[in-house]
Amino acid sequence: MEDFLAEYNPRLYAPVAVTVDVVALTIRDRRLHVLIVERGVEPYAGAWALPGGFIRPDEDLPEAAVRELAEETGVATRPAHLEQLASYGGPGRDPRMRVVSIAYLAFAPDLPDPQAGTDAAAAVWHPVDDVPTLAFDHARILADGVERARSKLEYTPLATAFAGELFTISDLRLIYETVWGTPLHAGNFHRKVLSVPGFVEGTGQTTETGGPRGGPRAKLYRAGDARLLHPALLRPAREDEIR
Amino acid sequence: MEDFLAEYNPRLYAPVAVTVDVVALTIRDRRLHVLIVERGVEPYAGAWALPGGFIRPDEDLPEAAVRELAEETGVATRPAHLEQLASYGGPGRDPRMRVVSIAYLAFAPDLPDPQAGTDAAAAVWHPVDDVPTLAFDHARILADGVERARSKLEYTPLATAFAGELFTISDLRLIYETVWGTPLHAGNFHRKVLSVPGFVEGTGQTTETGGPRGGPRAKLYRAGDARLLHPALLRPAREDEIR
DNA sequence: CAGAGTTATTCTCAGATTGAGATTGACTCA
DNA sequence: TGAGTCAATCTCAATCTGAGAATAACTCTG
Repeated sequence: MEDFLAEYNPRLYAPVAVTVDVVALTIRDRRLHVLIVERGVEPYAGAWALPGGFIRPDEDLPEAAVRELAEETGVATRPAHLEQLASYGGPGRDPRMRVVSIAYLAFAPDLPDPQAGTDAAAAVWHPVDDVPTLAFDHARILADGVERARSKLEYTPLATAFAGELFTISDLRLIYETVWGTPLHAGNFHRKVLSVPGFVEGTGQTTETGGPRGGPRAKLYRAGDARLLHPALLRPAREDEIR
Repeated sequence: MEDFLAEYNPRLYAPVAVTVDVVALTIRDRRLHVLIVERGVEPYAGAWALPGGFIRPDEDLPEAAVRELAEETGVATRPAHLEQLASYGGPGRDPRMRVVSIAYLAFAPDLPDPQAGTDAAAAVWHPVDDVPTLAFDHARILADGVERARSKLEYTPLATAFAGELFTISDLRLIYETVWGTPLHAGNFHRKVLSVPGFVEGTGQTTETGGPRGGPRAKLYRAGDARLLHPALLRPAREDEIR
């Protein structure tokens, strides 16, 4: 509630700044990549960080996320999927003042190399398992984003957001294997994907050629109309994640 | 990122206020209840709302949630479970200024009736399926909280956070049935709960008497050490939630 | 152009999990 | 004392899963 607001004057009260940060993920070269920028201004000038910035007075939160992505990295295409991740607001996470940051998580198909924009000296897709030290608490935010992505693949069809409009079952399997970091049984995966209603939709088309190293042409699918996978496609249990 | 901060002076820039709101859920009388307060101040004075308020300069977000709960409702016991739900920050959600609200979700066992505190004219546990109109966008926040609770019961052992320290399998089943709004097969539920490693832990004790209308004494369990349920305890599929 | 290697797709089969129903026996209340 | 309740366990068929193998359509190399 905003009980105190009637008598609350923000120009006298302790100031709080609100920013939006984006964990944009894609798959390149069989590795999960995150979009990071090199900061051009203090603090942490020269350090790598997630793209993000202040919200504007009249813009909604997801809108701010898309705008920051475009401004700082030149990624102008709306990501295939954008969802709110979490907010980070502990005192002291920014050296100068209280900053509450609302993190968004984006999934995109493999896009062209980004272009550094406002306040960023550089912008690149970088493998998540090898990111340089990130500014602020962005390492934590990235870790939360990756974990969220992993679990989203289990019970939603969002893996398709990493693929182009048309994809093969193997493309999809590669996405799961890359995000989860586990090899999957090709035959069982195939059976499962086709048996979950609304996950993928056949197109009648196939790839033009076989794979680069052989194999038959694969059937092409597009994303289906399901919002949830039922039954879910659970990743192999890892004992240390359960306890 | 906080790129602009070096030159950002919050006393000159568009002011943003940050609040924390809490969706506190419990089970009373076989119905899911949420803790709501009657606002004592403008705006929306006299209307019902979720407990919450401004964050203080030196306090962490979860800390603020616990404090607001205590201040406005007298619920001083730390809820058995507290997690961040989501943030709501669209322009115009508060009539006076830009307010970004970070919502928390709490699960508690059945607690004594709350006591209205600071800025609240009343504080009550109210059935969620029958809440009065709520101030701001709190109806939406509540709906999100209930949905999150439903899905958390599927893959985490958090249903135990609604129970006391010791509980029977039937108590647990009643929690699931209440939160999901679906009757469950008692025998199958029993088998499943005992087969998921780390969900519950036997105590060797039983209830003192049988149920109020008969039946044998039930064995008492306490929460186990699992953080995730594997395999998950999935709720019956609802077609309209999938597509 | 033939043969080796690769891969999409489909089967098989045993083991585990689920859903639905029934049974047993301990307990309550009238 | 008898009827009804309910915890706990079992049965059985249907479904799902994991592992491995078979088939056939392709690629590339020699």
